[in-house]
Amino acid sequence: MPKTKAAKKDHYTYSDLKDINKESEDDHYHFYGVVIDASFPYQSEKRYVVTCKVADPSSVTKGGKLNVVNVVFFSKSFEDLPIIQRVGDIIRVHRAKFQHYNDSKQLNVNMYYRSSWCLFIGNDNQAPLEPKVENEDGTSNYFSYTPYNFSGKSFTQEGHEQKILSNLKKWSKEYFSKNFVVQHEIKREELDQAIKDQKDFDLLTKITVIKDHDQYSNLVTFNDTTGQTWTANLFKRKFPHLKVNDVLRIKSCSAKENNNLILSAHSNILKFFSFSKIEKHLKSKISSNTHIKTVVTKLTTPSHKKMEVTALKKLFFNPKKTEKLFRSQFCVLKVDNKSIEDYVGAYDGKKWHSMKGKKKAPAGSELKWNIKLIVTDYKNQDDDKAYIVHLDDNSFFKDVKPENWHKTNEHKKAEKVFNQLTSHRANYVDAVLERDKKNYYIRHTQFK
DNA sequence: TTTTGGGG
Repeated sequence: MPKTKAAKKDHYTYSDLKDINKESEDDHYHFYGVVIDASFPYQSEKRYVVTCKVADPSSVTKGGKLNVVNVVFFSKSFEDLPIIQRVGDIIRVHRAKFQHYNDSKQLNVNMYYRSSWCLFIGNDNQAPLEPKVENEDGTSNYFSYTPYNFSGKSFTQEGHEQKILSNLKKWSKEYFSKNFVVQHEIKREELDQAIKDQKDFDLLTKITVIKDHDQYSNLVTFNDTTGQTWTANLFKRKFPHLKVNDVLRIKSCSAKENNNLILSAHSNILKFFSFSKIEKHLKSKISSNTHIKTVVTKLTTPSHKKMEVTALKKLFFNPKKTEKLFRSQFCVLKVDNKSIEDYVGAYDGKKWHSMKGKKKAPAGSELKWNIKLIVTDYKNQDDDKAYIVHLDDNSFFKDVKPENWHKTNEHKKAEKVFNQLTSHRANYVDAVLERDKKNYYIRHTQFK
């Protein structure tokens, strides 16, 4: 039997979330809730904090909308806070304090005062993620009514709670199987904007690769619902439950330009139960392929198609000195030229002349692309360095020509192809590069 | 025994 302590003094009456609505001095609300979302415990200036969202049957409005309730745990130590990494698990809280915050309901759980919490699995017979206690009698239903984690040294439990738990599990199983529950529409443009603004965002992902990075971390590759691939270096101790083909919610991350995810202390990775609509949706919607980007170029000479692809790192730091041509695959982060006016220059064999405001090249010179591409390696995503690759080959683009550069409609056409070329989250370039001193120039390659 | 910090 679990080490339960009979509650002699306190008798707990658990409130429906809907009925928790009085602000008072006392921390007097007790409740059970299904976890909809949760942060990882993180440290703020004076406290350790966990934010999470919960719901119960009373959270469903007549119109069918789910009014989730925000729960915020405060404590003086990390250990007093719940680590929640599965949507659909169940949390019980004693002595929460109600207040309004930004027009929404908030329940504060002050661990350094009198509050306490217990975590239960949200689906019977499924293993808890990080149980604090052993399954002492080895029975398959051990964790059905025994919390797998709880604050403090012990927990109290009364007979009537079994019914609350089984009712809540029954409801959530049904609700999660019919509704997405978590935000399931993630817009690509919003992600791009968030990255530009260096703001946090959430992802819905599938793991395609887990590579052991070092003693402490894994390098994990994800595909997401917007058709992009991401990588992240994740601490093994913080995220011990990741497996290839898992579908997950990544809560609150940021990213570098090469789709390398940066997770903060509060960031979390959450699993779902297999009965959830969202789990089934993500399993089928997200590709399991390790490379899902589209190639936007082709090599024009058959022999080059047989060349092996060289990593950019090797090209720039340790190239084969005996060779001049290399095949490379990279994503274009951006064009380094200041403005579209600078894309074309006049080359007289020695020097470049600016074509700004001019129509004709000076005598003895030739109009050529004079473009610097900032690129990252396509295949070797753990190389997050950016490199410069030169584009001066006039045959690279089929439809855009340097000799028409003074025409405005040519700029419009160019904007279109450069948009594709620099869509590094979805597209990549397969090219032959020619080394000239320390620079690399695109050759024998055409934009599709 | 507390007034934090909350999408951080």
